[in-house]
Amino acid sequence: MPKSRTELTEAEWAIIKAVWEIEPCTAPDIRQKLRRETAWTYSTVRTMMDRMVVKGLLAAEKVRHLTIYRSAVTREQAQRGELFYALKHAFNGALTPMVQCLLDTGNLSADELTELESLIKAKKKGAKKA
Amino acid sequence: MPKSRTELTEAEWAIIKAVWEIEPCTAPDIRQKLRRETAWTYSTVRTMMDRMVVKGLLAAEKVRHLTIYRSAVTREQAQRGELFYALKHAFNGALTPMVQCLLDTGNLSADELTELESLIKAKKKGAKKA
DNA sequence: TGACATCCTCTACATCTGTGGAGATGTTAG
DNA sequence: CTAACATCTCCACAGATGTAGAGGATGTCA
Repeated sequence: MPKSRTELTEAEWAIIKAVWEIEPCTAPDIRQKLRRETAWTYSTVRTMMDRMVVKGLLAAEKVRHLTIYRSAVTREQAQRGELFYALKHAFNGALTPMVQCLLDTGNLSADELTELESLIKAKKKGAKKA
Repeated sequence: MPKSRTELTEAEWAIIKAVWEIEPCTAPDIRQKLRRETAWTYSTVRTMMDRMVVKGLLAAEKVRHLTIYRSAVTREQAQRGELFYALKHAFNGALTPMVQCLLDTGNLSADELTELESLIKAKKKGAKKA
């Protein structure tokens, strides 16, 4: 069901990742959480979060005078969105070349490669049944 | 060596793909090439391409009064850039989960899965030697 | 109840992105 | 040379994104 036509900017990624970790939360909470990475002011964080609510990335709820935020998309949905964007535009939708690029690029250890093999094997089995 | 800190917008992807196919080329050439997909006017195409020159995505050269464009990044560089963006932000740099997401998401045929397996095997061999 | 600390609302502004009109200029067929 | 055409240059504008200040509302602790 996840409809997820979701592509996030760098700033949005930073925020939604923080939200996933500590939700439900307020804007000041997020600001605090990101203190090490960014020097955003309250206003900045707040503006971003409100815009993300409009986009459907976050959900906001008012409790007394506090605004409580929650994520409105799962990490998986967001990941898929980002991946699809790259897949569609950079690789014209072709998965194999994309994986190939990953393999060529990343410095994968033998262990990781083995892990990937298992993933594929598992997938093959699953595909047969389903 | 390709330094490629390259992320392209949808429109930029459309243009650079056309350029890769027919370069060297002019803005009207690209406009023509994209006629089916977009209804961009000359001005639109031209503005985009000039901005892409500033960004280092394209190179422009003036021949008499004609402006000839060429790509300034390879398809591979651009692909890597896009992939890295997703990898870094959506997957915190972890390759394995990213591939897993691809597998879970895409409707891969058994053939494709087998192909991926070969890729990984090849990579393993290469890694050992290199 | 007053002094602070918090958090909120509203507004602003620069930059980037998508889109393109107006009008000048070079090019070429008669 | 001149009309017709292809291209170019310059400028504009709306919407998205990144960033934040000013000043008001609310809670808190002596």
